[in-house]
Parts: sequence; structure tokens; C-alpha cells
Amino acid sequence: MGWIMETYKGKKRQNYLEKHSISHLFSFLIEEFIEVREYKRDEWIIHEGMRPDYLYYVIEGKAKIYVTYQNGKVSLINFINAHDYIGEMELLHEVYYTKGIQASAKTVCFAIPLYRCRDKLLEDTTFLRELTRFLSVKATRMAEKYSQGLSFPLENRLADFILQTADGDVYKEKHVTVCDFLGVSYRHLLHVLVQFCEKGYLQKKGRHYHIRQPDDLHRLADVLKNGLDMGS
Amino acid sequence: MGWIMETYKGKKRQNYLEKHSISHLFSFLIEEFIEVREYKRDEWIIHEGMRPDYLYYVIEGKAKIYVTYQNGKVSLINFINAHDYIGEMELLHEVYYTKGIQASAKTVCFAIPLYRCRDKLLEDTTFLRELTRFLSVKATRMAEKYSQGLSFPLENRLADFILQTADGDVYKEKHVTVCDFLGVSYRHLLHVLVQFCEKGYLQKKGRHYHIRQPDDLHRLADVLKNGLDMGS
DNA sequence: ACAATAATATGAGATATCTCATATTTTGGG
DNA sequence: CCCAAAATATGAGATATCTCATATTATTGT
Repeated sequence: MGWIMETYKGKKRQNYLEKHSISHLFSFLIEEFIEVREYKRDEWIIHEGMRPDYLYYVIEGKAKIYVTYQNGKVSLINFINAHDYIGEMELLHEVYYTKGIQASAKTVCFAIPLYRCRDKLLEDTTFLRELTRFLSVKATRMAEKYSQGLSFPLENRLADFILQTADGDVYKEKHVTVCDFLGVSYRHLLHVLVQFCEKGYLQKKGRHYHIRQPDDLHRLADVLKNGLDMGS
Repeated sequence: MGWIMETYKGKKRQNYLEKHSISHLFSFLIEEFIEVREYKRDEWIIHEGMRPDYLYYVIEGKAKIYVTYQNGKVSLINFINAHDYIGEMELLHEVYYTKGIQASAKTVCFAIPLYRCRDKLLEDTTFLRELTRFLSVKATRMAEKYSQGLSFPLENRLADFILQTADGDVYKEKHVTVCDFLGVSYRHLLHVLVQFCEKGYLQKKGRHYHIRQPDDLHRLADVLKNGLDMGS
């Protein structure tokens, strides 16, 4: 299936480089090395287990990180959005088991060839500082999610997820994605959603859910927050 | 309780700086800035919610990262060992909710004052590259633990934990610590341990457990591993 | 437009895990 | 050496969550 990633050339490439310049993230001239690539929905940006030759910086779109376990179970580890890096592990480590990354919408990224830029990147203070910040946030988020996932029932985590992903007061994530992400069975996710509806927190409208009582959801979600909190 | 952290001076300090030199991790002369500190068992290296003024590098000992939730629930997020950094989040971010870090054995670390070194550190390629590696490993480990925690029952995670923390063929972690770390109730942890004994995987010897059938434990633990794996 | 596939839905029984109650043993501080 | 607190233990009932079975409804490729 779809492995027809498109590389923008000429004017289109130039346009992206200008409108979404990332030159301030580097202290050397990065532009000439960048390939501007577009991945279609469901296309794999990185195949699980295959070492990528590029460092990616996401310009627009979104993607998901997956890992497959030996028993065949597939787990959605995280979402990737604009301004995230992909493939930084391969830049930093000789040996690394690469996770799978799949675009969940049309996704445009800047691809920086490691074989030409690795040394430059690893000598670049501006870039390293930027990457360090990115990784520290990533590590913190993961740590939070980890302890939350273990410490609280789905009720709380789902309330948080709904509030975070709602479009206005409409929640419309796909159930299959959500139960992967929250690590629960489809059956149980539906069960809790029905409860939310019965309690009047949500109201089902066809395929979507309307948020009726955001305060109640906030009350459930706030339990996950630690002490003072900084938003993010 | 115990907040009498001791700072080594003179010869003792000099000794540590020489025997555990970290000058290769920096491209400027760091030695003169370093304070060598010793924290006693159960002493808090960083208090939750209080912004530390130092970046720490652990030389010997071990510690635990805790976070307290609004409902009073306390969660053990991770262990810290020799060669780990503490307080790097505060170096990188203006605003950050600091987690609590408690020594679980006598712990010696190098404390680098941020008010004197922040700018130097953030300009230092060698250090940034090092820190980036550290953070990338941390982020990956957390991501793995997260998805594992959600995806597998205690049986599998405990088998893994036992094998990882066993001293030879003797497992002797404190139950209270373990159930914090694995995010399960004390009752349930005991329940699964009893099962392991009944199945002959472990044998209880007073306060410790003797590993009888490591292969069976490995079989359970291996389920957590993804595809190829790289150890770490 | 049709067939195949993915996503949504719902029920029922099985497990994993939690909570609470209570008892015994170990440990650290005075 | 003694006490209070922490850690260990065990039972019983309540919940959260999973698995499997089975229908119905989108979506997608051709």
C-alpha cells in the first residue's frame, strides 16, 4: 500500500522553505540540504524496525507512533504534530529499535539527510539546545502519562483526553484510535462513553459527541494533574 | 526529618572530583564550580514543587522520583542511578513543576550552580550533546514503560521487574516500593507473588524470594519486548 | 455500484485489580 | 529496651477491564 511519498521541487519547495523557515533553529545554512516531503494519510513515514536516513521536522499535518509487540499487539504510543521532530533517536544513537510512524492526515515535513548533516548537527549549539528542549518536554510528558495511566481508571484519563482533543464542544475522535492510545479495550471505552452520556456529561449526536457538562469532565480530568501544574 | 545534606570540602571533595571526573562531559572548566554533596537515605534531594538552583549529576547511590496528585495519591515515577542527571528540566525551562526526588541510599552527587553556569552550559556543545543523549534515552524508556504499563497485566511487568532488579537469583525489593512503581495495589502485588510461588517460579525464603525457574519468568517478561530490541 | 474491510455497537461471562478490614512482624528513634 | 510507625500478610467483596461472540453501519478500492 501507499508508499508514494512525494518530494516537492522547485517553486513549491521554495515556497515551503520560506513560509515555514526553520533557519533560526540552526546556526549553519540548513536550507540547501532540506528535502520537502509530503506523506499521504495512512502512509508510513518510518517503518517499524527500519533505520531512517533522515531527520524530520514536521511542518503540517499529524502522525502516530506505533510499536508492535511480540504477541502481535500493536500499541499507539503518541501523537506527532507540527513542530515535532521525527528520527532524532537515530541521529543520536548508533543502535536503536525504530518505532513505526504513520501519517494520520496529509503531512508535510522537512527531511534532513543524516549522511550529509549528522556531524554538522551534532556540533551545532543552537540546534542541540532546541533538540534538548524538545526531548525534555517529550520525556516529561511521557513520564506524566505513564504514571497517570497506571494510577487512574479510564474514566479520568478519558475525560482528560476528550477535553484535550475536542473541537470546540464536539468530541469526534475515532474509537479505535482512542482505545489504542489509552490502552483499553474497545468494549470498555464504549462502556465508559455510555456512562458519560447517561450522566449527562456528553450527548451523542450521530457519530460525534457533544460536550454537555464540561465542568464535570474537568473535575474528572483534574484528578490527573499534579500539585501546581504548568499547563505544558 | 533529615535535611542535613553534607557538602564535601577540601581533600574529600578533591578526591571525588578526581576519581569520578566528569570534565570530559564539558568543554569548559567545570571542576571549580562543582559542589560535592552527600544525601542520606530517605533525604530529599529535590522537594516537590520547589525549583532547584543546581543541576545534579549522580556519582553514586540511587534515588526515586515521586509525584503527588491532587487526591493525595503518590506515584513513584522512576529510579535514578549513578550517571543520571537531576534538575535538567529546570535548566532548560523557565517554568516547570518540579517533581520530588528522594535518595533511597546514601547518594553522592556533583551539584552545578545554575546561577553561575547556566549560560556556559547552554553554549557548550559537548555538554548539550551529552544531555541530549541522556534525555533521548529517558524519553524512550518512559515511552516503553508507558505502553507496557497499559498493555500488559501485572504478571508480565512483575516478571520483568524481578529479573531486572534481582541480585543474582535473589529478589528482595520492598513490596511497598514495587507497588508504587508498577502502579498496582499492595494486595494485588502479593497476590501475584503468591501465584509465582505456587507455580514454582519463585520460592519464598524469609523476607526474600529465590528465583527457581528464570526461564518461565523470562517467557512472561519477553512479552513486553518489541520486535528486535536493543537491550538499551 | 459492489464487495471487502474497517469501524461502530451491544451482550454476557471471565479476570485483573482495588478497597477495606484486620493481624503480625520488622524497624527506627528516643 | 520500648514504642510508634512502617512493612508484611491474608481474607472477602466490589469494580474496572478484558475476551469473545455477533450485528449493524461506514469506508474504500475497483
